[in-house]
Amino acid sequence: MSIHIYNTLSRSKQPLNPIEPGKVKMYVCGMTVYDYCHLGHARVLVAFDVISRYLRAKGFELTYVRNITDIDDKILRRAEENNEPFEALTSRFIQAMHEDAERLGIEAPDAEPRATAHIADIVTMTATLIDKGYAYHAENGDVYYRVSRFDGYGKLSGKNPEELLSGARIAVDEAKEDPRDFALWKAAKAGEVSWESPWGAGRPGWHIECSAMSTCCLGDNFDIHGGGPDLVFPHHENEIAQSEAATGKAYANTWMHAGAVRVDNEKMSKSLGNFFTIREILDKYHPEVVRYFLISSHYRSAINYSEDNLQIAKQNLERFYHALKGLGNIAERPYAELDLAEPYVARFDAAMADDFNAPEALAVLYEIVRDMNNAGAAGDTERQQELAALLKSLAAVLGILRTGAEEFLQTATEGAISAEEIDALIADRAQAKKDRDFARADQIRAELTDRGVVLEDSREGTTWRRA
RNA sequence: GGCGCGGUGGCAGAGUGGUCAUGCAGCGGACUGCAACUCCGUGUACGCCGGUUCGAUUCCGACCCGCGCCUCCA
Repeated sequence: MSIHIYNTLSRSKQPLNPIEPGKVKMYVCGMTVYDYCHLGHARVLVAFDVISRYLRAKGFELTYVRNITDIDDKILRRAEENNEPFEALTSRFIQAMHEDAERLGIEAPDAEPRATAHIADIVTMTATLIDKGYAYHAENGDVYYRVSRFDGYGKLSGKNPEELLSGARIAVDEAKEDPRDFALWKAAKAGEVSWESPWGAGRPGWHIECSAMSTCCLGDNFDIHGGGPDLVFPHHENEIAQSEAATGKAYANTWMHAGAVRVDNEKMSKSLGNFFTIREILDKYHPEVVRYFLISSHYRSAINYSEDNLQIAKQNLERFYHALKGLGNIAERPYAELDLAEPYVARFDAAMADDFNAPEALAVLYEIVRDMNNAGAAGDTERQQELAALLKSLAAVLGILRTGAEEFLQTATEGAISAEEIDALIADRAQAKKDRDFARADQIRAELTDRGVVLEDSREGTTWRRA
């Protein structure tokens, strides 16, 4: 089953045909580091983490590059507000991002280039664009991209260059030849952070750093370029204009964009101020619950953030962990060793090969769970273990079920009753039950219920979990 | 205004031209001291109106509604 991917450029699903057979080169726009990651960032991180895990599981030699934009007007403004060097600000938020990503179980990309480490590449590309007539050094000292020179402008976002011209909202900047033109290089004012260039001291514009870094890390033409939904225009459109004009070659073959995260049916965004940071959500929910929430919808569709939906994600995930509880360490198998003729594997794989349809893949996992529970109930431990191994092996592609079942079910949130206290109360209750003092037993259970602990009795004794 | 996406059962969320999504919740039953967990059973779901078709939630067209991009944003 070949992998099909929805390409924003063609607005259709296309088979993945890597430029170099067996190898996939993927660039994803990462963060501009002037604040903590919010759920929208998490969505992109998780979506491309699942995509990269699946591509690797299928045997592709993947090179995954996710950049960090660490120089930008917003960064400078925030640093000034905080009265600190911009490097102090960016290094702090880079560290925070790495912590958030790690907690969400995001595998590190193969390269994580930073804009400030690629100033020379940016200057070189800008110079090339000027040489080729695609850019000009304006009177105010800035260098602008000449949009009218690039024929394919608008092909990614489906915009008509003429209409873009007439509908331009920005007041015409006197220095620009055309209101659609955008800055490649911004001249520094006195006292501003700057780097030397043929056009004087300055800093890169917003879009050029991704063209420079992607080309530098992956070559002029590579397989996949991804990012968040609001990057299609202008950021990605401008990247294409810059890169294709500079190299004379096709840039990324496939463009992938994640869907928006919404709150109350409105897009979660910095400008609307309705965003939730990853860390504040992680204070209330286990990281895997957040991850599950993000993969339980297709990566391209919009999702709505709400406490209810996170709660549902938690309950759904618990079904998996309940099934795995008490089975001990389950030996996972590498994806490549799984039997594609096995119906569960075949359906899971078909779902993932069809534009990474994780919700469909999850449905298969639930069917394995029922099968597994039935085997357990029938006393067929061997079958139960076998299915548990299959479940964990497939779940690994989605990056879930990475925690021990007991640990997941018993992880405490702040201020909760301790495991020791719970165990003591369970022992009291066991004695009460032995004495057939069910009133006392029920009273203890009610107390634990009040404190967020659910008891589960079985022949082997009583286990518990956090509600 | 231009371009684009979407409206599926109580909720979440896949998918398909004609017998099953899946999970949660609900209901009935088994199990249990009672529960929880688990299992079995259980739902006239596909925005509206036309068209194509033997048959459409699925294809086509119109309409209504919601959302996104067009400006910094993942």
